[in-house]
Amino acid sequence: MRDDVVQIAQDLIGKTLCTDVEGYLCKAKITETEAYRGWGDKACHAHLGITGRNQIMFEEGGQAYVYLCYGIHHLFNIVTNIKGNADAVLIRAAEPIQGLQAMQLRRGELKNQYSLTSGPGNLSKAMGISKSHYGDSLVGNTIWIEEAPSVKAEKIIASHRVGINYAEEDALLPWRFRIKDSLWTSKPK
DNA sequence: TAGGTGATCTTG
DNA sequence: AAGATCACCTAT
Repeated sequence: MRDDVVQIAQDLIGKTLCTDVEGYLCKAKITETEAYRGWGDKACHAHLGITGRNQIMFEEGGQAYVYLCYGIHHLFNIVTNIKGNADAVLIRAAEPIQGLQAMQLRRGELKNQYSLTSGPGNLSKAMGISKSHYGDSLVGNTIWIEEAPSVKAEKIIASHRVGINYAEEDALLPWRFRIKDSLWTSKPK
């Protein structure tokens, strides 16, 4: 289970992501994830070895790997495997359950409500997740995952990951999962 | 479809 | 010390 990051990514769909940041409690149902495997996956930041940025992925699972992308976006990942196996799941989109006001406050005016928490950069911003949460425990009281009824396999669509053309053939791996017909996902491809 | 944005990694 | 790269977003 914990040694199969792809399975974990699929299982995380439908669960509840919770944050308690700056005095706001926010909860959202996860609608889209991507799996990254440290060993044998060129798209994973860790596949070339340990560096200052990715070292948390080599630690015991259950911690947050947050990093800044394109100078703007804080992307939130969950480290999933045992120490030494650098697997992680990127949370790409979610559906707001609680704390909607705080999310809107953090995101500002939007053209459509669905973009509030759709897309990894947007989601992190709405939930108040930033680099200061790098290495936070996900069983703590700042960021955590709550169990929820699992989503049926036939309602989950697997597709290839996006934005990782440099990964060559690994870019085609169907390691992106999202809820079928959910409006709260980033753009389909 | 292109550009903003800044940490990170690599090279010299 | 500098330059290329990048798991994205928004607007034209």
